[in-house]
Amino acid sequence: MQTISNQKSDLSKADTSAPESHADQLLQLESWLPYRLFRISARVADVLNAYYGPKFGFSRSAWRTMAIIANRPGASAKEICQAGGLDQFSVSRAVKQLVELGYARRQAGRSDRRYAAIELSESGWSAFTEISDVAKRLDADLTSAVSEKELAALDSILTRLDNASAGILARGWRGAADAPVDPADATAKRDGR
Amino acid sequence: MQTISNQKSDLSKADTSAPESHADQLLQLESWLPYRLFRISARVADVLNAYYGPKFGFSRSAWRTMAIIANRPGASAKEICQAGGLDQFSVSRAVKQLVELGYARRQAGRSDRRYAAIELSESGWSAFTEISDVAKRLDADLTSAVSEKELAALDSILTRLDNASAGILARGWRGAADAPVDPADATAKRDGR
DNA sequence: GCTAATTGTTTGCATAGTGCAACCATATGC
DNA sequence: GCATATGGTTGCACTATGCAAACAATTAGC
Repeated sequence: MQTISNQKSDLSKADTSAPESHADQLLQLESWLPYRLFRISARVADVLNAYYGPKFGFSRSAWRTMAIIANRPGASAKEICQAGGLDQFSVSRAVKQLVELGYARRQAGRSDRRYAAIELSESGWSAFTEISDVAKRLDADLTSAVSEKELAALDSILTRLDNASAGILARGWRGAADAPVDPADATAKRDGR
Repeated sequence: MQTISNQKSDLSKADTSAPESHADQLLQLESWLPYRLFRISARVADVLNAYYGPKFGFSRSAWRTMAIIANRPGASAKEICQAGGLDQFSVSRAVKQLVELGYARRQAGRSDRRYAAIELSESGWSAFTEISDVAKRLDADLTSAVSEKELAALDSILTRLDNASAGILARGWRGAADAPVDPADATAKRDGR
């Protein structure tokens, strides 16, 4: 392929070669777990999006929203937010899109009319069924090279990773910058050189 | 939490209840493997982004690009594209951003001056080192509830999933809409066996 | 009842990211 | 030289996102 002979032959300035500071080893994106997970999911999501996008005319957020209300008919926007990890605005816009396209209906809640109960229309259900059918096939395709037993193990691991990631998100980067891995560098972050 | 069994409690309109068409069971977003992977990676990526974004002033694409050229000093834009699954435009803009911020340098290749060999500057290395340090801690944090042995299994599984996802991407949704899952699909999904 | 605070949701706007066509620059083949 | 291919960039339209502010319905205080 690309024979790119551009090694750093002519651009070796002797100091652009390595961090040197305190790296045991360079972080490699390709082997960084979150990135690996990202790649797999992004590819599949792209493919699924290429299916429902042109065919039904809605966005990723709308699809996520649709999938959520399919499992929780009559959910309010707020519930959708929490269930799908989406923010209020995305959900509001996604619902708007779905309603405009005729895939969903909004009904003011009976007891509290601030809540909008959202549900799929018939064409919404039919779209959802179609899309989720493709989604299932993609899933089957994805996992075809993995045994049942491994899938069970994966399930268990992912559950824990999911929990851990929730914790990470809650703590923010400070949570990771302080505590683990290396206790030695609280204040003296001044790697002045 | 309610186990959503598609009970359309009080807003029943009698026909908004279920797809019925050919669903063995509703697709549940939360248990759909790609979505589970997405959630974990998105959370971690968000946290990391919240670190480097404000602190160094560059975008996600720029971080990805930086991580790639850190491991491939002097790579051309094209190589970065392939290595990072980014498109030409993102990379071009990301490099521009990194160069403008002083984290990277561009040098025309000597044999073929169409190629731009990209490398990190000293401040680029220092930024990268800092960020990857946080990334590593996030990773450690993420996997803290998973044993070494399980991690090895995960690694193996993810490798296969990654390959499968590449195949899925290459084939597109048509590849999934036709073939797999169940030879006796759609119309007659035999319940017994 | 009337007003103020609260909660759920929407909208306008500014900004950031993405996709695409057209473009510039360099290299190669005739 | 001229045509063509390749690497890379840029302008532009479009989409997505974040945030303030608005709106609407409800509840609390008086």
